[in-house]
Amino acid sequence: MKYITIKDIAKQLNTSVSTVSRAFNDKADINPETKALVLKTAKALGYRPNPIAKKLMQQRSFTIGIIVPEFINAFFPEVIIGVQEILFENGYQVLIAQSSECFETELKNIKTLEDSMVDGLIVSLSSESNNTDYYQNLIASGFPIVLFNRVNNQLNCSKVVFNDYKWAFFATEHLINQGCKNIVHLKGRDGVSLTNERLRGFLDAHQKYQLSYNKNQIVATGFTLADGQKAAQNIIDSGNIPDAIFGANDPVTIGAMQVFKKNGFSIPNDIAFVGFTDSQMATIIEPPLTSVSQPAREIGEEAAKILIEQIETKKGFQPKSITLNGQLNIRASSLKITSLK
Amino acid sequence: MKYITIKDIAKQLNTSVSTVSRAFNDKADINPETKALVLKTAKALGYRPNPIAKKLMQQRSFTIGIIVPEFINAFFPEVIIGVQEILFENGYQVLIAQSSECFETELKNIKTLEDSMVDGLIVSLSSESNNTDYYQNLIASGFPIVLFNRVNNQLNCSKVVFNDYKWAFFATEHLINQGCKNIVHLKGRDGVSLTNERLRGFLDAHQKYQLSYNKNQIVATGFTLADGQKAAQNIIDSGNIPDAIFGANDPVTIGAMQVFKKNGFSIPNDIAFVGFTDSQMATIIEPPLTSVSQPAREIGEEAAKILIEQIETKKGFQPKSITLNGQLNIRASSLKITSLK
DNA sequence: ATAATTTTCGGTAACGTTCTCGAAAGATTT
DNA sequence: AAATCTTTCGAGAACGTTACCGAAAATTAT
Repeated sequence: MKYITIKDIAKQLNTSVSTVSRAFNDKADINPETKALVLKTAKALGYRPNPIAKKLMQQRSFTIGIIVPEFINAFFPEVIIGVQEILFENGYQVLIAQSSECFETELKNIKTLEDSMVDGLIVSLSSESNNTDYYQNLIASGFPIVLFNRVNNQLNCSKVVFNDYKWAFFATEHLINQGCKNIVHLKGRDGVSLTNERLRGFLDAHQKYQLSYNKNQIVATGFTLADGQKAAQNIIDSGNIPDAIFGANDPVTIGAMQVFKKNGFSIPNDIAFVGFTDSQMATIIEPPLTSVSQPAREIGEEAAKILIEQIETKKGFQPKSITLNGQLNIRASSLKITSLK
Repeated sequence: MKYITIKDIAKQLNTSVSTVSRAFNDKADINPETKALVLKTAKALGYRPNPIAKKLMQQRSFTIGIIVPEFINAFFPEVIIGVQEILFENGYQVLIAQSSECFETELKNIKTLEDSMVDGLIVSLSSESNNTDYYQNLIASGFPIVLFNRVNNQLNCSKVVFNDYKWAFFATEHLINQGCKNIVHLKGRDGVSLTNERLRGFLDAHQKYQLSYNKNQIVATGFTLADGQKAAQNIIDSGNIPDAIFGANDPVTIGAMQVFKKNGFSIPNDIAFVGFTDSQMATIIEPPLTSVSQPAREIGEEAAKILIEQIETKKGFQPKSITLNGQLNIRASSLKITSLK
């Protein structure tokens, strides 16, 4: 399988490779007529530019890497779709790696992607990423990085995040408005900023309504169904049953719901539930789960746009931070007030 | 940011680039001592081979493309994980594209991937892929392609599929054993082989138990929750209520379940359900859905292995077909017999 | 000791682009 | 008419690697 090269086109037209190259790259110093001629015969010959040669010459891979903790739940795949959409349009390729919530794997992924000479990275930190040294060095060296969703505020790079504080506040406020007075927050792992932000929203909502709370209402868990189940069992065993649970994400919340249901609690009457990062599962569980939905695709798009901007800005790029908003999808799991009918 | 090249190493050691290159490529014609020396100083200098130059020289991109219909549901992401695992180990990169069940997008993806000079493709056909001309040409030209999951048997290339026939048979048999006599099959779109295979299993199970059936028991749908909901509504409207439903996949089956539940039917007593391609959703819906689980990761791994083999076999590669098996996860949605307790 | 082989290596040409430089031709100014 | 500027183009280097060929050195065979 022999490929057509610009050399072949040049030979065919009795011109030089320089001219042919110029025709494809919108250079000013070429006669419009010759340019048209070149493009025409290139098409006739079935020419396809060799991206690898271009990459070698321009010392850029036109490839970026994206690292996510997992992509089994729908959120990260949707972000990736957003990222790819923007980057494809701009002639970039995307390499996807998953850290499986493991910091070592994350680091290995970064090195692999560096070996592939990616022009930049889009990363959502694993829940274990406490050591930021490697990132610090990368960023200090000017390497383009955009963090999203799970960021670390000590890192001086661009960030695209969801307004976790605000929507955790709204979610909690919603439960308070339903008459809940003893709400437990199943918070995610420490070390990622969203955990703190959502907790802060949860606490501030209490403050606003002058609702007291104690430390038993804040339970550290992980991000999986099993984590939620375990946490719920602990709560039930403790005998101190809350009237609502606000989970760090949907899997955790749904896991908790399952355990409470199995133990004979009625939802939402005995105990109400609100999740985070709306999912298809939320609409399927019985009763359907109230949850904060995030604009996953948009998060990906914004991250991609910023990354391209940084890559294509030679010097003096200033990190940008974008905060996006979502909505609270209220469903039966949190609706105690059925008066309006 | 200046990269170290083999030239720098050669200069440092007063040797030639050829020798340095030999050291990295396990060539026979190099003295083990000089090889060790080269590797040592390379490490000391922080040398990283430039993969792009290698690609240009070897006229191979060490990149493969994978095209999936979607990756919101967990199945395809898991396949992709399997694919990546094998390919990374072997020094390949993976570009991921999704067709969104649209044939035109699929074709566009292929062309984009061809422009990226991928060394091969792993594809699960979109449900609209009826025209196989483009694939025929690619395969005829010797381009390495492995189809999986949704294949087309007219194409003479390697295939990795699930034993849809066998497990559809088992799933149906399970329902028959539960005493169901009027089972409706919500089949997927025509044109992809798995639809025919699953239907065949469904029918043969009837045959084995000499259970008659009519054409109303075979309902054409799509692969989404909404498709299942619509199909269920149609069935209810028709007034002819079956005692079981066997769906083409979990979303369709769950969609149907929701509608039947809403209309007051008791599951599994009034009507039993069995899905396909086990999902997290299946364990969350009430009652939990019996479903056939597929070894998604293994499917990806096998597809990747075959693709590498084809890429690295110069001539005379013969297409391979692999059929994998799974298991029937029996849950409450299909358990009418509660005698054993 | 000479010839034949093996081992080890250096020089250089590729791979397909883009980039830099300078030159020829044409157009414009003085 | 000479001088200057603009437009257009070609030659060749460069990007970093591997492939190929031949030569020197070391080893073995005659």
